[in-house]
Amino acid sequence: MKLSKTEEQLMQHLWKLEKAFMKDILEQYPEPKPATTTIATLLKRMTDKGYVSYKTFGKSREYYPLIKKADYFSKHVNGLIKNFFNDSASQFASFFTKETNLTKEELEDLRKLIDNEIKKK
Amino acid sequence: MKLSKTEEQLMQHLWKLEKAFMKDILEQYPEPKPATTTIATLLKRMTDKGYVSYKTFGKSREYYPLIKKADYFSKHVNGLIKNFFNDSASQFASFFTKETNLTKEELEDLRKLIDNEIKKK
DNA sequence: AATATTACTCTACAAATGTAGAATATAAAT
DNA sequence: ATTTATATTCTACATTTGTAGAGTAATATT
Repeated sequence: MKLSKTEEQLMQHLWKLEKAFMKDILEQYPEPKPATTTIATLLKRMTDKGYVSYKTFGKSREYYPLIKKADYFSKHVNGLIKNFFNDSASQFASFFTKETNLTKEELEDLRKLIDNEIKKK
Repeated sequence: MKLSKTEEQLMQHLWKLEKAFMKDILEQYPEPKPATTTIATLLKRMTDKGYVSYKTFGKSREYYPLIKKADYFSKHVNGLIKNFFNDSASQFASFFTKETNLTKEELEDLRKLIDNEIKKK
């Protein structure tokens, strides 16, 4: 089962922190911070969904993500690609290059990167 | 307000058809087709959200999208980028290039494309 | 004209989501 | 030991989503 938007946001924090207690997580949120119980609910749901686990340390828990950001993201984009571009990554790439406002520098970096990838093949 | 997953799917059909009557839309769905009323509900919601409009033709309506696929998609990806890559499109691009399995040919096409974009700047 | 078909609206309802209070447990501070 | 702060669970509730039946209107078919 997929994560909801809010849960995804929480995941971002977990990915960033790698592991975190409730208080660490709360710290990540800007004002107005959500209620502790809100986060707790989310964490519970995410745990149920199998995305998060934790180690119990005395009274409280140290939460950590069970899925790597890259993996999660990968699935995500692939869904996007499937949905919008008949499953063609290259079609997506082309679209992406045209439609996002990359600066000249960024485009050049990207080209270098692609060159490298090509060499690897 | 954003479209839900199912609504997005319906949008895909509308984008493809450009304009369509209920029956045309239903045709697009594979078996088991959803109930007509289901589609009708979705269309209504999408109309309320401002994504779809229609011309009345006697008894029924010819629906059409109010937003271009490219525009919708663009926002979509930008959200993704914002969420996962601290708003850095280039970071996203790099990730994307590495993580999706583009063939050598596709990569080369992509590079050409990027070259073109660079020239435009 | 009578009947069958189709489109649309209204209503409904279960599941998922966003949000958080109340109650409880536990640890930390005094 | 008593008070205080914090974490967790339970419960709750409004909103959104997925799905569709019942009812109604209009059109096409016989």
